[in-house]
Amino acid sequence: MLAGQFKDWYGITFPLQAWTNILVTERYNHRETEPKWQAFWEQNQSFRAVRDEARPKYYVLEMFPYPSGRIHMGHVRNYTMGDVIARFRRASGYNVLHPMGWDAFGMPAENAAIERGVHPKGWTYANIATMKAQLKSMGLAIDWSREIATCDPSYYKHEQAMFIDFMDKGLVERRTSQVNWDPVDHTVLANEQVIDGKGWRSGAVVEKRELAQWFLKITNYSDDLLSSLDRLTTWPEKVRLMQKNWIGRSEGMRFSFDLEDEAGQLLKDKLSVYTTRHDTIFGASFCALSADHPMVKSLEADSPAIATFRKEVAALGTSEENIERAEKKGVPLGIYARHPFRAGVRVPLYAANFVLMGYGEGAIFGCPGHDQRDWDFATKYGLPILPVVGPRDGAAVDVSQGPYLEDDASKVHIINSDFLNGLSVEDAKSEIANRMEEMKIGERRVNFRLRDWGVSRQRYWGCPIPVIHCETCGVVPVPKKDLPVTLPEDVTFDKPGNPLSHHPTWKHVNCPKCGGKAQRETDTFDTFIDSSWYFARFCSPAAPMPVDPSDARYWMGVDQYIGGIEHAILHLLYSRFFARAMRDTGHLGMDEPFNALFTQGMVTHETFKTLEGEWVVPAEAVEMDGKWTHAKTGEPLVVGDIEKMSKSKKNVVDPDDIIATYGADTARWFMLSDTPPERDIEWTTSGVEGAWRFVQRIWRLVQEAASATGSADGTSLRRTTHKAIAAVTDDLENLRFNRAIARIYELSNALGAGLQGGTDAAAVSEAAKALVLLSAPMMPHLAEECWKVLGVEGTVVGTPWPKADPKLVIDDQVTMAIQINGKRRDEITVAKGLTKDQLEPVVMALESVKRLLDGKPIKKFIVVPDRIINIVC
RNA sequence: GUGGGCGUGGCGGAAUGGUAGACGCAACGGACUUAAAAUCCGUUGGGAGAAAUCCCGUGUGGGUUCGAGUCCCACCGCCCGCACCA
Repeated sequence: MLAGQFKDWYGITFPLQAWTNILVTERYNHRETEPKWQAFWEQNQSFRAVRDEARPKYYVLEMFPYPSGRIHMGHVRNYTMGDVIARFRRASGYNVLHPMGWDAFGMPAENAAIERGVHPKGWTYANIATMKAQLKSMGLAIDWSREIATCDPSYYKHEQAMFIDFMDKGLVERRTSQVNWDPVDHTVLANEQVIDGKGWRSGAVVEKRELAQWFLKITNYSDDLLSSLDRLTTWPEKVRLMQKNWIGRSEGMRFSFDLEDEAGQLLKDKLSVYTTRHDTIFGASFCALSADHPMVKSLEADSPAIATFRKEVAALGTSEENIERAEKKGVPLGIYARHPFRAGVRVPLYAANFVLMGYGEGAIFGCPGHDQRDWDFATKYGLPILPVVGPRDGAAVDVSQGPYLEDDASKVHIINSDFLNGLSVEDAKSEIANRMEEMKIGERRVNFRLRDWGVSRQRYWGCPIPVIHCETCGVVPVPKKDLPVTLPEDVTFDKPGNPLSHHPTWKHVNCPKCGGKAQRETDTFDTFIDSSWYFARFCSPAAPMPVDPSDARYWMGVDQYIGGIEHAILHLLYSRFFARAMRDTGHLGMDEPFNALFTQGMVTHETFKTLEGEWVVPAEAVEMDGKWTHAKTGEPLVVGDIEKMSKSKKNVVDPDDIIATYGADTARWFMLSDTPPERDIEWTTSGVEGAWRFVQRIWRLVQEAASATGSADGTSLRRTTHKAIAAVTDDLENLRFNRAIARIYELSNALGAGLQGGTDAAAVSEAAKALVLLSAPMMPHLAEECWKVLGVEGTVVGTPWPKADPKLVIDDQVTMAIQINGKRRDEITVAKGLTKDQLEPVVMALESVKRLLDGKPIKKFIVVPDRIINIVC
């Protein structure tokens, strides 16, 4: 539908028409000009970033793409935004670093190998070549000399070296642990990669398995990662909150119960639990242990009931639906916990399905009076429910229908709790903590939800983990002189599992320590490691060390980072951790890599379906009199919801088609118009055509302006021009692209009117130049071409950002609204800066005011200088 | 459940507590044209009126204020994150 629509008259020169002496100009031909200027910028290395201590730097970075094959509209939006910032900052005098690279390791390459028999490396580099050409056709102001691909040994060599440094620093651990196993991708997933109990990529239900894994000790930095969020004031509040919740700090106590058997005999073992509500200890009516708790496991052999229960819990899995539906269930263990403060009182132990082994101690005490979960459990098993928190006003507490939950701590106090009675929750916690610490049965403890980062993956297309397993020496890091450990290329993908471990020779090596027979680690890194430090590598992409300190000192941190909200936790948290780990191993001199973060919205599109429910691509949907039909088959189509562009719903528009038909400038302009950048944008044909018409309009206006000879007063146009300069500058500084564009439309409207009205040629020329310069960050090719038409020396990329003349930005006259009792009744245009005393006689003399006041006395005369007058009567 | 965000014309959206609807899209009318496209000019929140002008209007109901789309409270609706975290 899109292609071909303009084909017939594309580039046609319209003849001069006899009825007018206005020059009818050629249409702007992006097919000629866009490649021309792209070549010009490349030849002149216009965007090459060179360190220059004398100039202020500005590092703008968009999240680098995965080379999946072709770019999509989400990339176009993301990279357009970054490019506008880069070009704007560059024109404003900053030394700009705007690099691009490829997040090139990952499973799609292996899947392609399995499905189509191509080699992951060949597939990846072919995709990079395609996508690089596509990005270049967008006219991005990128320093391509800094391009990096994470699958290149010259990149991952340094990743391996840093991993060894992390090992030396105690930031790496190898331990057997229960892992999330993706049965489709045959690999381990990090907690962060498990979404609703399913693999984030395969969508398969995740299983639990015990495996020896490499871990990065991100939890060493839990406190710092959390508290430093407060410093990231230019990050979206939402992202900071998500990270805060993810790290999940809670202040509580760990303490242990003495245990006894049915008969009251003291047992050797104790039960350690974690709680944040130790003030409710007198309301405890049971203890619940995770099905995976060591104590439960040890009882399994002797108790069929416990064994069955453990199987049930394992079968339930971790998916959201199951958890929601699952009843609170448990099995008594036949063991009892002695209450630490009530001699002779004991509560039963249960294995329970709602207690997580991975958090706290994997065991809790249940206080059903004040916790929904505990209440459900106690009700099911007939356990006592004793309220121990009640309203301060002494009102009765009814816990027969549900727990008593009051958020407002000032309204409640402790009841039924011996020495705690009457205390506030806070004081009761502190009292219990002191007593338990005295008794040496527990201590105050801060707990985090954040787990260490499991980074082992049983995949081929990733960075090899640089260690060797030796029977005599154990785990031996690969000596740095032997790095990089490169991937073998002769691998096969005909059986499930890791091709590296199937490879006949690769893993067999001699131990670097003892020289004996040893085996390479065949796991590779989680690809999130690759993307956790690339921003630093861009500062010195060819350095012999991971990061050249002097380059990093100059360029880091990233002044503006832009990407999707989907990376709010994983990528951004890992990067923050990596910066800290790199700091502690001497690779980087800072801990927060991204000074400012911006998360852009998605690109959406209408969906189309046939009556049979088959998705149809928008390019094949044709509208006729409000009805949609299939372009080829003619069958009627149903218009569905507006949704994120996705291959599965076929509501995608190919950037190549758009750039070929309308040009990159049009696509860029559309992406920034109308919709605020953080919101989802709907791609529409009419919107693109509107952007395309504006390209043509600028082109025409500039042609006309170039030959303008008018002499009528140009003050008004000059004011509009300088106001536009001031406003667009402010909007671009604050990433309000849609507002900047509205201002540019206003300027073009004023210029059009000025040309019609024969406005002074100098003012017209000034307006036209401003129009070109202000729109240049968004439409760089058109701007260069217009610059030539205006006959100005040099190029737009070589021209500094225009400066607004303050005298022309501020009006000497203002129109003030006149309100009576808060309702707008009239307006008055007066000199700027008049005071209340100067305004009052003038306003009171107005006919409209006299009539509306109708002789009523005035109570107040309010003046907001240069804005509004409100008469209260 | 819990945390957060948002509700403004036919649509996308503007609006430091100070003239609601900038700017764009769409629609309609006109000019130009043999015709169409393109372009240009105009109209476009609702209602009353010939007009001047007036009334109503930012999800609903209250409140603070000289003045509320904006601040506060309650409710309704939509969207997003987290999800048995002790």
